[in-house]
Amino acid sequence: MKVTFWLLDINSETTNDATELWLWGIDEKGNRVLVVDRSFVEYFYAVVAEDFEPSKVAEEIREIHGAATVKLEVAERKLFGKPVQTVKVYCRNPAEKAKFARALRNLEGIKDCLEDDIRLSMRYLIDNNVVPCAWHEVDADEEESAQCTRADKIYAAKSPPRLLEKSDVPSLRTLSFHMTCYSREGAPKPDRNPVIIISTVASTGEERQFLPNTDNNDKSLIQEFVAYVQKLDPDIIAGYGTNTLDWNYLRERCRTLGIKLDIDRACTEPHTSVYGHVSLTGMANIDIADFADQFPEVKVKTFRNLAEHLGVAKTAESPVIEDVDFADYWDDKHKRTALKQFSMDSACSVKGMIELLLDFAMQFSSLVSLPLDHVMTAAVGFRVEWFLIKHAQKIGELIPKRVEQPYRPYAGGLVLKPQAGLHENIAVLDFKSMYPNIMIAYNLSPDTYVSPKEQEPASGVFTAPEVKHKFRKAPPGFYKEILTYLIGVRSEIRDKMKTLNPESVEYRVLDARQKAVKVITNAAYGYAGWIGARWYIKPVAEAASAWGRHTIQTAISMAEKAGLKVVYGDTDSLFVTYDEKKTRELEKEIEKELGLDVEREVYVRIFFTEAKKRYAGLRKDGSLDIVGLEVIRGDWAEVAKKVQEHVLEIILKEKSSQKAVSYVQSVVDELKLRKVPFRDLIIWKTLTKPVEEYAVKASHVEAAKALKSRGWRLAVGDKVGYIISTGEGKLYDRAKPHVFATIDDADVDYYVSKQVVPAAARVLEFFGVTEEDLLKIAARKEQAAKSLMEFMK
DNA sequence: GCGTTCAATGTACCT
DNA sequence: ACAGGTACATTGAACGCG
Repeated sequence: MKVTFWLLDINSETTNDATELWLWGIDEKGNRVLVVDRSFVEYFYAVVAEDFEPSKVAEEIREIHGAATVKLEVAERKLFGKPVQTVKVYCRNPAEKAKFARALRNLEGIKDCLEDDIRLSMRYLIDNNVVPCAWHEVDADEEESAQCTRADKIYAAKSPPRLLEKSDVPSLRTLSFHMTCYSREGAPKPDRNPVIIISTVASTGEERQFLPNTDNNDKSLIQEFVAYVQKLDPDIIAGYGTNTLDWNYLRERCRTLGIKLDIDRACTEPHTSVYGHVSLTGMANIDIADFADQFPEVKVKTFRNLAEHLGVAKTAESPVIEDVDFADYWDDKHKRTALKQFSMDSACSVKGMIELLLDFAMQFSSLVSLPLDHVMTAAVGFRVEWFLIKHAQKIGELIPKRVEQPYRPYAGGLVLKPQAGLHENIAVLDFKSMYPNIMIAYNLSPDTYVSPKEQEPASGVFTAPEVKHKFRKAPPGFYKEILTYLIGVRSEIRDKMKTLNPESVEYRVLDARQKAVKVITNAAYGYAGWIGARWYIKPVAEAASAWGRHTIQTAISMAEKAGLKVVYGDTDSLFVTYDEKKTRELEKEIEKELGLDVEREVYVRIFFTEAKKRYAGLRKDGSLDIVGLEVIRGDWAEVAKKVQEHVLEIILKEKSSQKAVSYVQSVVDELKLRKVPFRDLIIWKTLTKPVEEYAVKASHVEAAKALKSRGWRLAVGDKVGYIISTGEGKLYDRAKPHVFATIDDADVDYYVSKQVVPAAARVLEFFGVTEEDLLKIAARKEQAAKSLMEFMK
């Protein structure tokens, strides 16, 4: 019979002589189905050395390793664009594949073995064009479940499923959860500290809270949670930080308690898998923390900050309860309710976030073919790579191995020195998708590179400026094909979106898709220059940036010839004096001569410092565009950022440095009297390595040590918030974690002289106001106030 | 011994 | 675990002076 299903998850089960692919999905009636395909045979490629006859090599493999092979096929493939002869070796024992490939590498006539490092489930998806988060049709027979499987129906596939053109998403059951543990001895440890609350919210809105029945006995709590998950049978389980914390904790805790964390659809326990995601067989475990890097404007990526940014924080004004305070709240009868509420609110926020973010994850998953539970956990480089692998397979390009490479930097984009000061009426011309378009225009690709040793192909070559790397003109390389496809698809999607109601489900799904497409398109250049890339060929990235520099330089000449003054530029943008007619002509010329679309934005007024990458522009609608300055940096105290922002506003809108100076003074006065919110004094910095590994002492590291000694759990990548307190010694001696400090501890002189005044002076020094001026004025006022006080006495 | 100078360290940003 | 280009604060050792 024909079964139509939407693919949610895939896993493989291998024994010594059998391979099963388990495809978990949802059919059109809403049944949760498992389709088992037993037809797949694992294989790898043996690349035949030059001057060897592939059929002879195959014959030899058969003679020596006949028992280990199911069959052997001679096949022509490409490797970095060059034709190679291979023997495709199908393995009898899937578990021995890598070992078998290693043995064959030593065989005479075999240069290398490839693709033995591709995981079975991915291999299956790629080879059969089976796509996660997409609909398929399969010819299959229903069968009885032999093992523990929580599926409404189980089928045995007669052949691999076929992808269907059907873009809707079935209705999914989602469970969002939040877990709280109890510890009086620092960070909770699963071998000794219990779970005290698990709050869950289902997509139906059903809320549940699991609590210990007698104090601090969590065995029944977890058992009830497990039973509930089994009963609800969700397709998606979402939480925050769950890949790194919650699942491991639960798993370990269950081991300690002697119970089974039996919640997935194959009656197995959660297990950590590739890219550090935790896999729940048959369902998709999603960690909202993996989405955080999409929101660079959220500087301190706590669960609460992200929820607030997305507008889904349950009760915006209720206090955040820190992990270390959980025990106190739990033990205090009056505060326990607040803790329970906090936990439930958190679960609700998770639900709110997953509702906003799931579309994007599903579109990403289907675009690059990584299963839904891995795709957001995998770094961008790997998402790009899987997309490439999928295409490579289609064109017979072998998937190279990742090889360790020494890091060799190369020249990147060109940045012009800005004309410091205020400018009126400036147009910014941006070359749209410059790197992807350059890669398309000059056919830059790992498989089109012509090394100096090689003969030039008949098609002729494009030679990159400065670096002189050569790329064949034809036929198109696989980057060109992919990028052309991606750019085309994105514009198709955007055209279609224009015909839809922005509130509609379809619009939302398409918007998620075009975002995913954009990410892959923009990351292709970076991927090409990444030493960890399977298809790393430095000249590809180096040529792209060389052509980029050439492009912007050409555009500068054009602008100058047209009588437009260039005041700044960075990589793919030019800031020119705006003249409606001349600018339009320049844009046309760039589009015609350089083949790049130009996007224009006009600033009424713009301010440049002497430094590159730091400026602020005033748009027509009155809004400010602040770039690179302290205002948008996460490692400056809010008090300084607010002052600088307001100074910029006064300068850009009113051009009054006098007014700006008196504003700065007023804040300095308030700061000296500690009349500013305490949180505006907190400085946040990321721990980029374990605290022991720092070569020099630093404030945030000292603050981190203090936190750790008081039970805080801190990992690399976490942000530490501290203030500079009064007292003796270096700054790092006076850094206090913000949670241990009050405004009375703050060294206001530090905040005046090292935060507020420098941030303000960064702008005001172009108007003749120095740091000393700002400090002096403040000091003089202070002196005057003191004198007055004396007098009053 | 003490203040100054400057390279090294560290973080976060821009395109 | 996508790239290079850039600004800036702080530390800490080297340096210069007396």
